[in-house]
Parts: sequence; C-alpha cells; structure tokens
Amino acid sequence: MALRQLEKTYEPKQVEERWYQFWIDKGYFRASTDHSETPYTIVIPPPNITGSLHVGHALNNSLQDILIRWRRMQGRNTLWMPGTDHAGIATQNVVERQLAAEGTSREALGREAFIKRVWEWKAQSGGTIIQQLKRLGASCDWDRLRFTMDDGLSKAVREVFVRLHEEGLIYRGERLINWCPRCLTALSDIEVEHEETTGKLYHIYYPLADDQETRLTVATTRPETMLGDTAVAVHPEDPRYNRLIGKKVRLPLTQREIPIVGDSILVDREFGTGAVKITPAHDFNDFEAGERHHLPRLPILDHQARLDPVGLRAASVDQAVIEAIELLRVNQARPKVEQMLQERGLLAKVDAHKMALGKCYRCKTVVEPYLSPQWFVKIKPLAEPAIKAVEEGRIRLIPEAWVNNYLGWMRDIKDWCISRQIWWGHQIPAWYCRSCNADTILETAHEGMATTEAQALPKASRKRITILSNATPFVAMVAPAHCPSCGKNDFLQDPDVLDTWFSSALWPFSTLGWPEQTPELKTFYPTSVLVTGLDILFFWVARMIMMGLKFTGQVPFREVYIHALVRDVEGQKMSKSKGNVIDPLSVMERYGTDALRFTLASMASPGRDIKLAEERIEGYRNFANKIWNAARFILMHLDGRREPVPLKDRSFPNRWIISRLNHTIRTVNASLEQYRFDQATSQLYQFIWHEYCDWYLELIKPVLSKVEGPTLQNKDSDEAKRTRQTLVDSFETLLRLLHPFMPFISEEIWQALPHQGESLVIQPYPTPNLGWDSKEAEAAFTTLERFVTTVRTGRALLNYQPAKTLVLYGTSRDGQESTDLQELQQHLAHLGRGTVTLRPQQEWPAQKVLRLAAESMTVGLLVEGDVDLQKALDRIRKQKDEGRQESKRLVGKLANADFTAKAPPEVVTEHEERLHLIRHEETILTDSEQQLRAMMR
RNA sequence: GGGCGAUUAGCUCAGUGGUAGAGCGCUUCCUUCACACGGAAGAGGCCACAGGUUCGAUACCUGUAUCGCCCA
Repeated sequence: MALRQLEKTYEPKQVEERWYQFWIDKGYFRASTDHSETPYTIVIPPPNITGSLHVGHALNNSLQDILIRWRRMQGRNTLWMPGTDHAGIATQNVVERQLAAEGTSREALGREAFIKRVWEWKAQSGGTIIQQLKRLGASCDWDRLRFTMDDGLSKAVREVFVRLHEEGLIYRGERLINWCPRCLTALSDIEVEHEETTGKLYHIYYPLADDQETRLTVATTRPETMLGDTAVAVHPEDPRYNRLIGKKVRLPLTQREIPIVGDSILVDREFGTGAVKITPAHDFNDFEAGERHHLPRLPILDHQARLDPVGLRAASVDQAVIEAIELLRVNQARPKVEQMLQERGLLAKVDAHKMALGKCYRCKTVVEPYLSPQWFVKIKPLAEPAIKAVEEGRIRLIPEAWVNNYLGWMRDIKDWCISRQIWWGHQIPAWYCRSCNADTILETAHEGMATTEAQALPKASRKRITILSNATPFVAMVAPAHCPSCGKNDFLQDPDVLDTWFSSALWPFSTLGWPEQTPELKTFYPTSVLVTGLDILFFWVARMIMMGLKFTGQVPFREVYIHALVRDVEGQKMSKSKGNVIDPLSVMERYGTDALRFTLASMASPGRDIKLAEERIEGYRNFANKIWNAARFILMHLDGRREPVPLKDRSFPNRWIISRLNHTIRTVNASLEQYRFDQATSQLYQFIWHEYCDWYLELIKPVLSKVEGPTLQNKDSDEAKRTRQTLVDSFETLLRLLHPFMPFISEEIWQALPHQGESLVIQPYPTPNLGWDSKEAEAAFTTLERFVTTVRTGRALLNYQPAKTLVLYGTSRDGQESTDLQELQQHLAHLGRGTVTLRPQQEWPAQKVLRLAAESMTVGLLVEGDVDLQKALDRIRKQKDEGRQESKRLVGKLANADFTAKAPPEVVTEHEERLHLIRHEETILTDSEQQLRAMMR
C-alpha cells in the first residue's frame, strides 16, 4: 500500500479542524438510550453565555473530555451533556452596558423589550464559548445542547419552586440581605466576596439622656449609620457599664433617645470601647440583636446606598444634618458625619482599623446590608440529606480533603435568598391579586432621579414597585385565572427573578428532561462524575446535591472530582485587569490544542493550584512534534512485508517494548481510575519519549534499514518482517492509549498508519495483557542501557565525536548480566558505535584502555591517538569519592547492632549487597585511575 | 479570629520509613539519512526550621516561621 508521507513538523491547525468536523459528521459523540452498555454520564458545568473560554474552562473541559473519551473507548454508553448558563446578573450587565453605549437604558426600553434584546444578544454572541469548546476538542453530545432558560428547564424551575413552596420550604419575608447598590439587586451570602482593607474605627460619645455630663463611648467603623441606631449595647457582665443597662442615651445628630441594652452575644468586651451601637436595619449582627431586644428598625439608606431623606426624617435626624448629607453615597456621607461629630465635640478619636469589606462577586461594588422583602429557601431540611449522602459515601469527593470543607459549610448553612431584582432570568412564579393586596403593593417614585430623567422613561418604568412582605402571593406553574377571594383577574406577577444558581442546581436532571420521566433520565441519571473547580463547590455542587436528592430521590452524581484553579506563574489569579491572562485560544493557535490539553492534564495534581507558564505548553508542543516524527520514521520504514508471530518468537527489542507498553497501559488506566491526570500524562510522556523513541526505535533501526552491513539485516528477512509487525502494533496501541489526552494528533497519525476501523475515537482502549510482561527482557534492557550509557559517558570524557567507531570491552561479575551482554552484543555494538569484545578484564589490553565501572559491570574504551585524559581522571576520582562516602555510610549502618537486629532481613541483605557492589566499583576505579596516570605520564 | 493546604534542584512540581526524581532552564559536544520543536553527556539539593517517635525520618507526630486558600 502507498503510505502517506508526513511533513517534517506537526502543523496542528489544519489537522484539528478537519478531524473535529469528521467526528461530528459521523456522530461519534451522540449518546443513545437504546444502547445496552453501561452508561457513563458527565454534565458539563455550564459556562456563562457571556463568557469566552479562559484557561480555567480549558482545564475543566480538557479533564472532562479525557474521561469521556477514555470511557467511550472502553465501550461505555457515554453522554457528555453540554449547555450554557443564562448568568442573570452578568448577562444583564453586559446588555445594559451596550444600551448605555447607545445612550439608552433598560428602564427606557421597558422589561419586555429589554428581555427581547437580551435574547437577541444571546442569539448573536451566546454561542461563542460553545465554538471554543469545540476547538478544544470537547466530545459533547452537541445535539443535546441545553440552556438554563430553555422551555424545558424553565418548566423544571417552576415545578421545583411550586413544590418547595407547597412544602413550606420556600417563603417570602422581610430580612436583612446583601444588596449590591450598583446591580440593584439582592445577593445570596456566598455571592459576597470578603476583602481585607484598612478602614477607620471611630470612637463617638453618646451622652446619657438623664445626665448629659456622662458619656458612653461607642466604637464603630460606620459612623454614618449611627443615624439609624435604635439602641446601644454593653456586655451585661462588664463592670464598667452594666449599671447603665436600662438607661437611655441621647443619640447625637438626632432628636432621639435610645436605650442601653445588655447583650452578651453582640458585645465583645475586648473590642473597641466595649460599647457598641445597634443599627438593626444596616448590619447583620445588629439585626439579630434587634430581634432579641425587640428594637425598631430604621432604614436610612436607599437602594443605591445613598442617605435617604425620607428615612432620615423618620429617624428624627436633625434637619441641618439631613440637608448636609441627603442623597450622598455612604462613602461621601461618612466624612461629613465625622466632621459634624467633630464640631459638636462628640468624636473621641479615630484609629486605623483592619476590617473585611463585602463586595459584589459580579461587579466588586461594596455590598450593603439592606432590609427588604425577599424570597428564601429554607435550607436546613434540604441540607441534612445532602450531608448524609456525602458522609455515607454515596457521593465521593475527590480529593477527599474537601469533604470536611463541604460538611462544615453544609452544617452551618443559612437560608438561601433566591430573589433577584433584575429582569433577565426565571421570573418568580408568584402572582398577587391587585385588589386584595391594594395596601401591600406600593409604587414609589424613583428617589433622587432628576425630573427630566424620570420623564424620559415610559410611564410604567417611572415607579419602583415594592410588594410588602405581608402581601399574599399565589404560587403556581401558570398565572391564576381569577382570585379565589375576590374573583377578579387583575394580577401582578412578582417582578423578581430567581438566582441563576437556582436553575443551575437542577442541571443534572433538568437537562435530562425532568420532571418528565424521560428515557434519558432513566438511562443517564444519576450521572457518573462531576468535574469542577473548588470555587463553585458551594455555589453549585452543594445545591445540586440538595436539589437532586429532594426531587429525584437519588444523588445527582456518584463522584465529584474537584480540580485546582489555574493561576499565573507568580501564583496570582489570572485577571484581565492584571494583564496576566493566558488566553487558551491564542495558545491553541500557536502550540496546538493537544499541547494545551496535555499541559493542563499534566499539571492537575490533586490539592494544588496550577501555576501555568507558557514554557510548559511549548514543552508539550515539542512532545507532540516528537510523536509526529516517530510516526514519520515508522511510515518511512513500513515498506515491506509484515509477519505476526507469537511474542516468545520475537526478538529482544520487540519483547521489551511490548512489556513496557503493557506496563504503561496498566499505569495509565490505573491513574485515570484515580483521576491522577498528572500521573497518566507523565507515564505517557516518559514511555513515548524516553523508552519508545530513545531506545526502541534506535534498537530496531538496523533491522529496518535498507542498507546491508555486518550487523544489519536484509529488509525482507524474517526479523525485519516481524519487527515491522511489532512496530505497527505497538504504535497503534500507543495511539489508542494517547487519544483521550491528545485526540487530534493521535487521530491524524492513526489514520495514516495501517489500521482497521474508521476512526480512533471509537477504537477499544488498551487493556493490560498478562502475556505481554517480560521480566527477562526488562532485565536485559537494564544491562543494555547500563553498557551503552557508560560507553557514551566515556566517549564524552575522551572528547570523541559521536560518529567515531570505538573499540569497546565489557564484562560483568554478575552471571545473568554476563549472559545478557553476550546475547545483546549486536545491540551493544550498534548503540555503542563500536566493536565490542566481551571478555574478562585480564584479557583486555593492559594499557590504553579507559575502564569505567557501573555497578557490577565494567566497560572499557580503547584510547587512541593523543587524547586529553584529565576529564576522565576527574570523573573517576569523583565517582570514587562518592563511593567512599556511600560505603562509609553503609558500613556504619551495618555495624550498628540495633540495625542488623531490628531492620527487616531483606533490608540488611540489600545493604550488604550494595556495599559489595560499591567495593567492587572501588577496586575497578582504583585500578583504572592507576592506568590513567600511567597513560598520562 | 477559626479551618485547610503548601514549603523538595534556578523555576514548576512528582515522590517514598532504608541509594532524592521529572519537566523546563543551564553548561559542553554534535546538524549522522524520524525529529535542532532534535541527539548525547553533565552541573545543580543539610527535601523551610526546631523537637519527638524509630535501628533508620525528606516522608509519621508536635511546635515555629513564611506563603496561599476558604470561612467569620
């Protein structure tokens, strides 16, 4: 057959696109419910539609693809379910920015038009990341692509909402929540990122109401919120203050008097002055303290975190103060309040102070605790089974180290705020009868919005609708036809949408058709493994476990493989603003997709972040090129007949490489079973480069060569035919073994080699074969390697050119090694580049031979011509030195009675043998040194 | 403040109760007919520090330091 000749350098670009299209056309990635094979399912962590592929995605999806391709080749009925996430806040932000650039706003557009606009944006740009995943080689079943706002998934969301509400596990109430004053929405606790900053700790005098001369000093980091204080707390056992409990203080800058309460939970006697203000409407701890002491809540900030004049008046703040600060943002109002306190002599001191600041995880704006009516999931009843599932091992977290992290978080979990005051997302399926709730549905004007600005808006958008927490919702899959109390059908749907993670939590089963009992659900659920980064363990993984158990009665996945985060070389998080981002697309462009995938897999060691440097990728690009050139070599030498024979009838190089291949097959499979992608890749690298290419291909060159010579054979010899057969078999197997990691180059080469079947994608994954192991061939190889390496060392010491033919001698004091040397003579001559005489040392020439010792073996090189022997002498001295050190250590150890008595006998024997070897080496080296000196005279 | 992890070659990281390893980088030699994105030979390490367990510790235990992450 005519074999294709390959280019000298591997060019990934054209190859990748061609084969990916071929795979898609052939439908290899399609899963079916008809197959009887054991299913293997992974649901993709759905990337945001706003996203484009970053290196974290590349890692996450490379690992998934390795698993999926491996299992597919093993014959499992594999489904990799792809999809994207609507990413409520992020997507809304993107489209709003576009609108702003066009000089308009979502308010100007109105809700319906805005949502239409987002869908248009999605149709245009939302598929970017999917294309990029394909570029990465992801073998997802693309026909099943899902989106969290698809009809089916939206139905699942409503179903879950309604059922949880029926069971009392979803409720609406007025609570203090985290509010992003830029996104203008509530956030859940974990959507707030805490950042350490240096702020100030203000000490403020609060005079007693009945004794203006006596003042309580209160310490706070947020003086502006004092205007909403409704009490001051001291520790009930604090002798400095506890007599004051029950008295009142005059709240500075206001006309109010507020009580002093004793609270052992809120007050840390060691912190600040030991007296703290209580602002229940603007601080989480104070909110709870307020509950304990039945204190009123006085909100003084509006939804943009500005000082709200209405609230300030309600809090009886001095009119002059209101005028000075109204509609100022918190950070602008703070110095004004500080200044006013200063002027009134009420500011005791200001200290620098380290504190954690909460920021919105989407836009990094400082988050405000904000009192508002929201929807919550009562989480404890859902968390308990989710804790059990992990405790009992029905879900296994890998690495296991994260189990405690997970359990700790789950046991301390707080109710989940699921309503968001944005438009893009699943609108909450709750309706209010306008006439029955006339008192609880409020329309308020936009505070602070310029009149002209407000008038520019459509009428419906000019007001903010507030639905008080005591309004009565109807929660149902669809809008009710008429109100059961009043019979009217004038309804207002709750304007809020659900947290994006609410729909993500259903992903493993909603994508398979739930709530319908589809064949897909029956076949592919529970899924096999979830592959994800640590950063969304709580956001996503924990919630999927809760929802999966609740609504399917089964775990959503049996294993969770948690991989590291990718950082830059400095160990810093990659971010666009830092400019340290490695763009996977550019990497794929320059080095090839396979190189990127292999790099990421090789760095996926458990429990460690990945510091990615481009040199690593370049290294694996070189590896791909090495494989490519091995393939070129093989193709060049395949011309001729091939003959399969039983292993025992094959020559040493073939028996050896098959044995090593088998070992590699075993370890790669075992590593993948344990999610040790790093081990699997390094085993492949080591085997392919340093065994297959460095030694095997070199060993068989004489046989394959068309040139005839003393040690070379005819190309039609039996040995040539058998070697060609083993060569193709082993390389084809190797490509199958490599394919999950480097799908493109492996397919490209496989297709060029003699093969059966139409694609590597659907070939069986190699399994270990007991009959392939050959201890004797591996032992013989050790001998060969020792001899050849020693010769090469000698060659370098004597500054001989690589091509120079040497006169070589070899001997060993080990019987088996001697036999091996004899049998390997042709190979020793070939790889050592010389003529080899295997006789005892006494029979070597007495002079002009450089003798080198390697364990039990002694190797001699005939010294010809005028050669500088100093390097050789140095080397021998150094080796002797090292040997002396080593033998000293061993002698010391063996002289220790405790050691010989208590250490295992085999260890003692090992030490003794080692000592003998070293002493043997020493003898040889001493001898050699003397001869060298003689030659140098 | 609580929890977790890390500390091994110049860099990035494996690893094991008994000779310390890899990749990249570095030095020297080599363009021989698979590959210079290559080949060959080298240099380089009190395995963070201090105690303890052990015949023996880089590994197991305790503490310290530094760094990182998560949570408050």
